Amino acid sequence: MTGSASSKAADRAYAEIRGLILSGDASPGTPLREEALADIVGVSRTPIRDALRRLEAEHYAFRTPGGRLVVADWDVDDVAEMFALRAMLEGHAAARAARRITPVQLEALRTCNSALEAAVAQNPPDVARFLAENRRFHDLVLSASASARLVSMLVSLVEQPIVRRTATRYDRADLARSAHEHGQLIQAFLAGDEEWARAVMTAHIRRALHAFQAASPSK
Amino acid sequence: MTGSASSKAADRAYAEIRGLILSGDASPGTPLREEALADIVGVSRTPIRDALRRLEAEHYAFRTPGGRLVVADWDVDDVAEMFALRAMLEGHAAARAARRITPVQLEALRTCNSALEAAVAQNPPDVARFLAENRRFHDLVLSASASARLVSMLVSLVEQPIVRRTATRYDRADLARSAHEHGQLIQAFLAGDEEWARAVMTAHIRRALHAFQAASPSK
DNA sequence: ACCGGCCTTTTTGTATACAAAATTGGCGCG
DNA sequence: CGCGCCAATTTTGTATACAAAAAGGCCGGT
Repeated sequence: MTGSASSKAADRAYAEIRGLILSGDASPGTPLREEALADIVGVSRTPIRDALRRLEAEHYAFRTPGGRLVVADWDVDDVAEMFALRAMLEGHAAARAARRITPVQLEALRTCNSALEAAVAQNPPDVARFLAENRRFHDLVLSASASARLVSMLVSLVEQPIVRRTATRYDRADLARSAHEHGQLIQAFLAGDEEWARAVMTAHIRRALHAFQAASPSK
Repeated sequence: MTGSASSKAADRAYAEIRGLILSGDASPGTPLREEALADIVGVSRTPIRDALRRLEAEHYAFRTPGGRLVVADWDVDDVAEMFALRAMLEGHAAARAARRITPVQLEALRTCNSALEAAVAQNPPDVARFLAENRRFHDLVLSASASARLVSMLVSLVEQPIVRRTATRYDRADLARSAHEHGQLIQAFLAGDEEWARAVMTAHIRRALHAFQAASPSK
């Protein structure tokens, strides 16, 4: 649902390079040289260039004045801005979804959140499962919003290294709160109330921001 | 200020193909074949592919299931969604700018709006000049917001064929209203009032939406 | 020792050749 | 006459070779 898949090699390159960045193997400041990456991925420079352009557009890397690409870094302000944008855009997506969601999509949302609740209920909570279902929940809302522009804008905001790194620190209370908020969103959808849906989603994401900031080693 | 300029040929290709779409020479549904465009622009397929990927990311074109690119069309709902997103994002940009704008940037904004007012005052109003200064004004606000993400998100929203086609229909009253609203925004910046700035910008753009819809041949 | 300019090396940009995939047209069969 | 399938053609994807540009280092001058 994320990338607009063009070809095989370029997609593999994209996924692999993005993985290097998200995992931290390519840390901020690391230059992304085309030939080196071509060797790593096992394809020619052509699909590598494709992948790098996408990553650049999504702000995983930036270009030096001379045209070299380096892995971007994200300071606390960047992360805060990212969350603010996500809150606005996903809030908007939720508002649209409240008017457009189909019974089938609503049911899928329910099923997804049940799975998420199950992951939280385990002892210890299954964080990996939680993250997967959470991601899926948000993707479902996004697709119910039926706006290709929103989807592509949010692609570059949903998964960033710092977020991922701190995701596992959430305690059970945080995870349970998320599940509860998802439930509220489903209620808002059921009522077809755009502004309720927007408010729930905005609050949901802004809470995540502050949970992140609290878990952060400060600035 | 818009594109993150990589090279010469690819940029020319991007500008030229984008021009074809904006001017309507390549109307919605027209397939964008790489070799044909390479002949037109006078470069090889490589920079053409680069340009096409950018245009695809900015939703000027979309990809058929088989991987062919065709010029996108924009129905009234798409345009409304575009304006809604612009209103949100530029509202956010204005809010950020209210906190960050420097005296120098503020002065540039004043100068720009004076030029815009002069264009409106002419008889008949200099619409081309108005559009240029208007664009510059919004770009200045955007750069004062100091958010690379916002800039890149708005690139794909600021200029679309339908908007351009109807832009010249605005009458003097509309143009004067814009100038006035810009003045209000400058006041909000002077006061450093984020929410005032956000509200003015949001209203400014949503008014443009309804001016567009009124001038539109309906659906 | 430091600065500036030049030359070498490295890296990206572009062109072209080739491979894979998809579309189109036609042919045969029901 | 329509439907499905196969092949010919078109179009995109990938690899490689070459050109241009930038970075880094070297040397001489001051």
